[in-house]
Amino acid sequence: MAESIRLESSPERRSATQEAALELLTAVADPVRWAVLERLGDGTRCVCDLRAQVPVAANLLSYHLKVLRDAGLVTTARRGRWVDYTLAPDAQERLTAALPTVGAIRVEVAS
Amino acid sequence: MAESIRLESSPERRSATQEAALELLTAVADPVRWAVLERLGDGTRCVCDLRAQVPVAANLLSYHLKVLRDAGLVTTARRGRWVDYTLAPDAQERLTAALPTVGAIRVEVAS
DNA sequence: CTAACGTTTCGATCGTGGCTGAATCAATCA
DNA sequence: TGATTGATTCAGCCACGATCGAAACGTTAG
Repeated sequence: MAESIRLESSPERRSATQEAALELLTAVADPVRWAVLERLGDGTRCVCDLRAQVPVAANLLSYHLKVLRDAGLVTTARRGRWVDYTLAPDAQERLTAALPTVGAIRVEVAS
Repeated sequence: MAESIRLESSPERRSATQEAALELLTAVADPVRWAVLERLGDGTRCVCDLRAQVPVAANLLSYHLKVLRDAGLVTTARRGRWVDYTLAPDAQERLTAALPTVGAIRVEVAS
């Protein structure tokens, strides 16, 4: 059992962040989800479109899309029979922020 | 057993990157390893020092350190009985580059 | 030399996340 | 209406990675 050895020996301010950061990183650290995000970087795509690029079963893709939804990295909108997936506007920002602060200050500049 | 449905239907130039990116991201997407990297962001630490911050068994910590080594995120140096771990100089750069290109161009500026 | 310490490696177990097949839902078309 | 398509949900299986106990290794201290 030992259900909560979650390495939070002392509740420092950063530990609160850790859990959320790991949800984001685990969401990205999967070949299917990584490919989906990469694809959505080009703009909104319906599931059928994503399926063409990411060759997995429909239900499996749906499973991975749910993980991305739960992580708040994508949003959905139904359009007729289809469901469009769009990258969350703050996806890039939240992902880079989820990386362990591993060195110098980061400055993000969007073109 | 369908051992290689690794979603590389067509060998595009990006697929080559994907594998390396996922190794980095899976390395970071773990509570122990995330905490270790965070700690190493402050500078070189010996294993015993890391153990104090990340409360896991010594052999388990060693296992996770090996994952980070294999990913090229950290380097080691023996100092007497102890082994010092140091963040790879390009760790930050490689990690941010491993994220799916999810939007605008990123410009990194180290302070 | 032996002993103790810090760290790594080995072998085996266990739990969780990814995968599958079938059922279900939501929307359009005949 | 029933049929078809796109997408999701459900239940169960299975492989892989995280974890554990014990042993082995390298180094320093007695």
